[in-house]
Amino acid sequence: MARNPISIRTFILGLLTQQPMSGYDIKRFLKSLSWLIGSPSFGSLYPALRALLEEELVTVEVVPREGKPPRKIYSVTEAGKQAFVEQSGQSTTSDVSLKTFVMYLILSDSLSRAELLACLRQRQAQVTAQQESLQKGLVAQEEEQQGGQQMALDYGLAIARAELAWLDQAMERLA
Amino acid sequence: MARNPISIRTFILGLLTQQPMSGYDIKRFLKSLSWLIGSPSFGSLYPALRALLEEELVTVEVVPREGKPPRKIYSVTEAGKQAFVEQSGQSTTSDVSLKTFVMYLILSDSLSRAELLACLRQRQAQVTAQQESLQKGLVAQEEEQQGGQQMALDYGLAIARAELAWLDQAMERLA
DNA sequence: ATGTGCATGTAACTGGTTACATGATTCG
DNA sequence: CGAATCATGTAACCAGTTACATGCACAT
Repeated sequence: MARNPISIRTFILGLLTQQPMSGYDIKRFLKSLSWLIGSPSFGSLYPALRALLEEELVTVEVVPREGKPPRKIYSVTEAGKQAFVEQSGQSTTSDVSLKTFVMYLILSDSLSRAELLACLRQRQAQVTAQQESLQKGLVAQEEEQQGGQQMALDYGLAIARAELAWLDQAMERLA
Repeated sequence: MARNPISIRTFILGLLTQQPMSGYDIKRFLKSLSWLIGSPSFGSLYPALRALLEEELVTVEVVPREGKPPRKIYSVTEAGKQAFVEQSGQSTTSDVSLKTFVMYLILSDSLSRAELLACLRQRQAQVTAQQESLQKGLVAQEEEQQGGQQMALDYGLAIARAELAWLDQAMERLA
């Protein structure tokens, strides 16, 4: 089980577990998902990498390139792998935002199958529950014909439906 | 135009523009959307309300209830309404996360129709663009048969499709 | 020439979280 | 009888943003 807000440190650690990358690589990858979860700034990215390095959870390979600042490719150490398992394995919160959920999905390769499944099931439960209350909210507002937040609720429902459909499929594939 | 990350202060101001509420009310409402955007803590909610009060952008009506701590219902002042328009009207970023987008949707009643439309169009452009790069990403990974982040990309595509469909509909209704 | 992308980093700040404190009421 | 919900608030802390600094390569 594993669904707490993920700190950028743990997130990076997980990403590097999947494949060695430079800070810039990480940024580029995350930017391609920014419309979903936003992407962290260099001001948090680089210091996080440095911290991981100091704790010896990752190593760098400095690839010099004539003139230009050298590329620094980070890889996870054994200790790093362990640390990630520990950090991602401690679950407390049952209420998770879409952003956090997506972050876990991105790290899914570094998660055990059981953990991933638990994560999906939990999300399913949460979205199902709130979909219902959303539906009630919409009906209530129609009666008041006050239109307030109608758009947001409607959007929420559309996304909820899509997510539940995807979850069903994903869990089937996994089983 | 209006799509920057919204601070909790501005967000609350916008919510109160739609209808007077107490701090707890705000929290409850936001909690019902927490699976989408997460909900702020009391530790940020109450101080924000207090700040708005001090700047006279809102007023309180204290409703005492025997014994219990009194309910405090906040309403926006004229100055508050103006301030909200100003703050939500300054656009700089073109790259917005789903969370920010939903926050604008929640405030859609307090936005001008033109602003709302611009917001939807911008989101459409952004999601369309990144959907394409997502598709490329998926194909590329299948070739490598490395499965890395496959889940996240697949999820992203599903959500993107749903969102675009919703956006089409929403814009039609608006026109 | 001017700007955008590549590539790395630091320092100052601040927005928001965590944890605490308080207390009545209702539900199981 | 304990737990959860209602309802408000404060203080300490820190994770992350903003803004800055540097510099080459490539396209318009």
